[in-house]
Amino acid sequence: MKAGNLEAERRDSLLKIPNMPSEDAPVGVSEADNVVIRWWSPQVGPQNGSEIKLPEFADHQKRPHWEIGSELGILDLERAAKISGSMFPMFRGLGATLERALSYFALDAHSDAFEEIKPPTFVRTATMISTGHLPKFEEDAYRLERDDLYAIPTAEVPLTSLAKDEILREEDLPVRLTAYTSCFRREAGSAGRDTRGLLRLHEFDKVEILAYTTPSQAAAMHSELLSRAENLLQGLGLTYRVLDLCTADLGNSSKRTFDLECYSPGTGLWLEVSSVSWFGDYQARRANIRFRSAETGQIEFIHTLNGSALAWARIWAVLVETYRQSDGSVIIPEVLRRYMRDIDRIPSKQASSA
RNA sequence: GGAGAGGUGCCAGAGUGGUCGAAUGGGUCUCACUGCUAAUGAGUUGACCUGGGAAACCGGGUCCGAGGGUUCAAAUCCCUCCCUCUCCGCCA
Repeated sequence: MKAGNLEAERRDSLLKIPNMPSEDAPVGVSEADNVVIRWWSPQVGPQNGSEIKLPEFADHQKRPHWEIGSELGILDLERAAKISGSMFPMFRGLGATLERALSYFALDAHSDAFEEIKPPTFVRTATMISTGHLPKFEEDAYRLERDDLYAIPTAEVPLTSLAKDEILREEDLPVRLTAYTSCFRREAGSAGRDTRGLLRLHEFDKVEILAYTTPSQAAAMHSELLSRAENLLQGLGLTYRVLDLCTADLGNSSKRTFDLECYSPGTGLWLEVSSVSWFGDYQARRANIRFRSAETGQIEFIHTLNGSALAWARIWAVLVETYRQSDGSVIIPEVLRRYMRDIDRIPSKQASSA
């Protein structure tokens, strides 16, 4: 074997080594060992601990979103499948407006401290490597072979590489970035399991919040990102819980991750709608992002953190179930109405045609 | 990605080579009956293309997920693809 091949192989192997979990992350052997650290519902507000008392949901809320969607003409999965295949969604009418409103709502909510970015959707191999999405998860990414570009699985990918190979000034940290993008995931091997409706998709929209920090700023930033995501859920009035991911369930690149899961009354499932992670310097090393210490003049790697705030397809699903009325119409949460021409509800078919 | 089950009219659901554009039930519409509603009884009811007709209507063709094939003959058999459902695995 040639030395060059060996070198490439060695590099490939090294790139596949995952990050070291934080000492604070709970130790576990499967996702069952994730720890519910708190939860929230509009009825009782914030609650610590893992003993969740679900709110009472009425029968008219216990209808799965895919049925509500076709009933109201706001979700057309059948035609989406015709156009692009299964697991690609298509929103219509007020359903599309609602989906858009969610992004506007989130971007505005973060505009106090985050720079809004509209990054490219297709990225180079090196960009995918920086965040840890390659080489290990090659199978899960959509790739344009002819141009050697990948469709981004999350805005984390372009946003992390925004400062690739740069040396930042400590006084400019933390840097806060937010972006609204479509996300593309092949979901290789996921056919047939929990894939109904909008539960798992090849394409969905998401607003991401991301930060570059010094190592000492990281912990506070992790809390900030988490509480921003939580604030959105509270504003939308959705019941959710916060999971501290155990070492077995932690992503490849992450040192510590909190997942936010919304309760879907129509399916009885908790749906992951946000993942807020601290990567330490794992991604910064791969992307070569450093900062010069103001005090010592030393150059160090930054830390990266990010979180979804939030992933819309699943939020959309939980919203239409949660806010469905007995007459079949769906109330629009107060905070979204200004982004929806002040429309306060999606009318039931009977009402609109009467 | 693996294994299995399916895709038939507005809906549900039979049909596994000719008698099937297609049983049956529900719904629809019409009529009858009935203070109203409901219930009941009788009847009615697929889509698209096309010829004739002012129209009511009368005729021809195509369509049982899509596309090919076998056959004198296909909803029924074979092949490819798509979609749906269940279970397992996967989920950065």
